[in-house]
Amino acid sequence: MRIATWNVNSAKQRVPRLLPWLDERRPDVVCLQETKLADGAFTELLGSELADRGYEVALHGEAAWNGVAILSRVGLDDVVAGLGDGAPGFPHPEARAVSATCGGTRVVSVYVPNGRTPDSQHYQYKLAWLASLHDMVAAGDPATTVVMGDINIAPSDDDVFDPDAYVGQTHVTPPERAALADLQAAGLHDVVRDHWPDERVFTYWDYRAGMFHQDLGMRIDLVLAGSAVAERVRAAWVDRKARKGKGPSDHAPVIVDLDEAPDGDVGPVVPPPSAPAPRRGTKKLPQSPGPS
DNA sequence: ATGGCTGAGTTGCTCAGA
Repeated sequence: MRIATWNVNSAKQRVPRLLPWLDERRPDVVCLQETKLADGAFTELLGSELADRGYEVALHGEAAWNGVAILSRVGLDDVVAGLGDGAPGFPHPEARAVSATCGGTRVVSVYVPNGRTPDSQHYQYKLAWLASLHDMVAAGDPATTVVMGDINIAPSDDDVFDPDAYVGQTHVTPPERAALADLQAAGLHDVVRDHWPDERVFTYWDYRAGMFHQDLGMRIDLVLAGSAVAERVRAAWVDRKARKGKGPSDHAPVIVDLDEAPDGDVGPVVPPPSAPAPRRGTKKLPQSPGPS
């Protein structure tokens, strides 16, 4: 089973990239973030195209901002929008999480609040939202859960192109990293880092100033898998090709391939993917000062 | 050099993203 997550930065703008990507990578489960569409508008835009490809769809969207989705062709049951009772909102509840059971795995698609600046109320909201996510995961069965999405936290200094460039900014502060550690302590594993412990791996590059071309990015889109899922991981990689070319999102997809579950409950067998092997030969580079 | 780009709604501007 192939699972993936992608912050598309507007489903409407990304249609010409999203549909060919689905056809090339053929993921069984896809978590999307920043769809920026109300549910009716999403269905009108993509419903038939996704149904033609065999996907059921779980949506939790709103106009203009945020918006998450799960696409699945291995079943889509027990859909829950949001984080449950008592979930924080600022200034009002936002469409940032949706959950569903797909092929025996509890899948959670998340778009963690940005936080803006560490001294802002948006930052406090980010921490409260992460605590609420932890509580929802812990109340379920973490071992068979996978939380995927735009976490908006770089887990360590190895996950940003230059730690000095982020001093005093969100995404790298100790409280954010502690909140992520709490979530992992519930039993979730950062499977991309576990597979590539010493590699330079980013998932986001600013649109400006040739940041992608220079590989000056951050790793903030994560696949956090419970132990029963993590032990099935056979490949875990960032699809940088989707960040290239005309009209990309500023985030690249993260793709994870899982062996069959022990009980065989994985849905239909799919043909071997056309995807290349995970990138090799991308030795960690010396920290670059960036453009002069 | 705190912007350089992109997207959306309140459009010819503002806010937000990370």
